[in-house]
Amino acid sequence: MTQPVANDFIRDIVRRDNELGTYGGRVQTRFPPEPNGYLHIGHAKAITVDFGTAEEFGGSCNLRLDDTNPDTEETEFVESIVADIAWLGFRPDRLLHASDYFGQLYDWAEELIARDLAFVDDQDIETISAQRGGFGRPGSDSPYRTRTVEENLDLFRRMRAGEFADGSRVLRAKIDMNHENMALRDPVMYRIRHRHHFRTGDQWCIYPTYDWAHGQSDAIEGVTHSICTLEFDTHRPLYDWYLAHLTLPAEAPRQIEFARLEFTHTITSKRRLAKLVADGVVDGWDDPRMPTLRGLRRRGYPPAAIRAFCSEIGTTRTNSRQSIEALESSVRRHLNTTAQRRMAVLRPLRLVIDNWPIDESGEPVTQYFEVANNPENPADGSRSVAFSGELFIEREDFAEVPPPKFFRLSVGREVRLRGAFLVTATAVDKDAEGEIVTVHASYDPATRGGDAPDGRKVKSTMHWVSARHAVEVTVALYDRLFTAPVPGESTGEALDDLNPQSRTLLDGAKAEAALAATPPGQVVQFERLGYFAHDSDTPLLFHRTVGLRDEWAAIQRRQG
RNA sequence: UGGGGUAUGGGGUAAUUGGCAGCCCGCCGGAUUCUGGUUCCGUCAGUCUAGGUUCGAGUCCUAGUACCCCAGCCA
Repeated sequence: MTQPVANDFIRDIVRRDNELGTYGGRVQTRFPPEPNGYLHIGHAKAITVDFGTAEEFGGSCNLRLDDTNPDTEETEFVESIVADIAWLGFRPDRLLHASDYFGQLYDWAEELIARDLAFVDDQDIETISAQRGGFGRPGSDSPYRTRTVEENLDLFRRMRAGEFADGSRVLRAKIDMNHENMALRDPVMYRIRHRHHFRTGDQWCIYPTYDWAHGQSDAIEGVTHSICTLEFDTHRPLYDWYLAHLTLPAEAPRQIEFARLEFTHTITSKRRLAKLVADGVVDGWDDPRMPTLRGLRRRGYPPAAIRAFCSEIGTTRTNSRQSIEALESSVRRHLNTTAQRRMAVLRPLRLVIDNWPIDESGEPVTQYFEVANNPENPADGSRSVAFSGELFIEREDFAEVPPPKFFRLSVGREVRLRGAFLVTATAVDKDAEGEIVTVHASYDPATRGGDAPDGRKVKSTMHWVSARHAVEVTVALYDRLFTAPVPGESTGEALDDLNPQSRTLLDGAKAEAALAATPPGQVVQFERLGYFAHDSDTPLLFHRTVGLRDEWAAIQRRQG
């Protein structure tokens, strides 16, 4: 499918840099997640932009784990991040860590101290915070701001040596406590944390802050375009300030900010996602209801659909929230061309074909029909499906009193059983409560394969399974994505209804085998039911969000 | 409250030097269809507000308005 070229102001910036020869035509980007959680759909956008920009200009993109805070980071997250990026379809040029640069960062800090551009502050966190002032209110200088270079150097070395307790001192840049940009009011560069780091172990007890580490890490890696999200916009002057006051190995990188990707009904806050996991609301970070990349994988979202979506929406500096339906639309589009089709009945209703032939032992005859696996792609071949005189159809595919615009089965009406015969309902059996338990029908033997020789048309083609050959499967029924809609609010607290397990009858052992052979995470579309992702834990996953929901909505609208 | 950022149909996003406001999602209508799916055709609907410059303004000028970000030793 052809996609229009979405807006990309980043592309324009890079192109201009190349024309001006700013970086000698070199394009180096990086994707810098903190390894403190799993990647989610919001990260997919950043990944697409970081890797995509490099790719477009023949450059490369590093994966850099931003591991400057030992309190929150773990190896487990590094591994998941690496795997998820690979799943999305990108391969990093190099796998790097900010912690690789702790030594260089330390040396640079001493350089800044030596130039009297940084000082050790002995005050506690509350005092420093109070001195910072506020919006429109100036800050005030720390009393330790005027220490001599020698004293600062000595103190900083002793901070590193582990002589001081956590929180007792910090290293701060000496910039301007009256600066209108709060980020420049003597920002903290190092804090003391006697903590084990998952990579550097106990080698360090002082850790650089994000601001002190990020631009310099970019510079060390030779990054040319450091693409990040909008909230770092006010940090850019600080990013530039640090780089301007250090002896760099190469040209200083340029920070570019763009709007992060958010969706309606979708939680992307790590804190809240972690709470869902911790509270047992979901089974884990890879629960199919989670907006994590792993969750989406288990739902059967094709990575290509996610990538396509991210480039379709373009990159801008406008904060916006995408409707989740737009993502689903992209997923549906990709799935339609790739997903194999099967027949399944969710809520079975017995259909008896009264004029179906009986064999010599008195049993109904079994016939087999070849049904295309995917009409959109003949290369997917066909499968043989058993048909007999007793079938299950979908309960909602029969109406005793058909409402207007109801095209499916009712007494006296003829429909097509997909791939098999045209049948006409003749009567119904009811139980004591008046519930329909069986629909009687007659078939037209001349319509074998589903087409009438006389050319007559039917309004509907329905799916079915042979009662004798059906395989019962348990399906996990999940409603809509992730959260309940909360108008006017970015994310809802509650998850939507988690439906009880439901029985589904598949069209025979062959279908089940085909499903079993389908790799987990891949998707099979069930006739008129929506999409199921094959998942190794839950037997099947029902994608009501993809396909069926729209169908139900349409039916309800027409009937109502 | 000071600073920074952003405003184009219902949701997103385009528009060389000022020159027919285009595209995607959605909605609605129609055609095709062995999935009420897909595909195809069509309809609806937009430049935050108020002035100004100009033959001509989404674009330039002036004054407003709304929303987002920043006061972690998080990133």
